Amino acid sequence: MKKLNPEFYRRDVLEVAPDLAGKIIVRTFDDGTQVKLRITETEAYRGEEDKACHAHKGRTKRTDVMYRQGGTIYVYLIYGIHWLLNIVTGGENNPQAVLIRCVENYDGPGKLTKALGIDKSFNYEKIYDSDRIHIEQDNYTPEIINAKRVGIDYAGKIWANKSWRFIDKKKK
DNA sequence: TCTCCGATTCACT
DNA sequence: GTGAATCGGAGAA
Repeated sequence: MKKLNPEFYRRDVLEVAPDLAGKIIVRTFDDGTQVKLRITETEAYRGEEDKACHAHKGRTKRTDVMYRQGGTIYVYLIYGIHWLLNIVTGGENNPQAVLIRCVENYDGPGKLTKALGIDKSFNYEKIYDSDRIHIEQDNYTPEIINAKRVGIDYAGKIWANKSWRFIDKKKK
């Protein structure tokens, strides 16, 4: 097991997203217990030109975190109910993020954040420099398949049809 | 200030 | 298959 370097996250989101599939999220709770879950599905959101990306309208209070250095955690509330976990990629002033869509045993982005106890207090946390959460890799090699992104029909055909969703076929 | 709406999930029909 | 739950951000006024 080894922790991923900050440099891992500073590449283009379309490289980081498929690379994150098959990696392991390690959540350390306050009482010291750890929960480890392998990532089985990710999605890429890339820059201001991507209409499905929250940053497509420019830098705002909400999207500021996506303009930060890769490896920063972006958590936000959707439908007033669920927290979604994202990891910022690329360098500064380059708004990209990977959505962690599924992990093993938890099929859905809202479910995995509930399982890991993630809420907005994780926003701006560094995934490579946090006591509460980090990502490890072992010798596992996933079998990645591509698919269209989900739940973003509002972004229009061009962006909704981008195959920027990465699934580990072995775990499905 | 006020209104609209979403990177979802779950309970019903 | 359909619709409700529920809240913070963004844009309009």
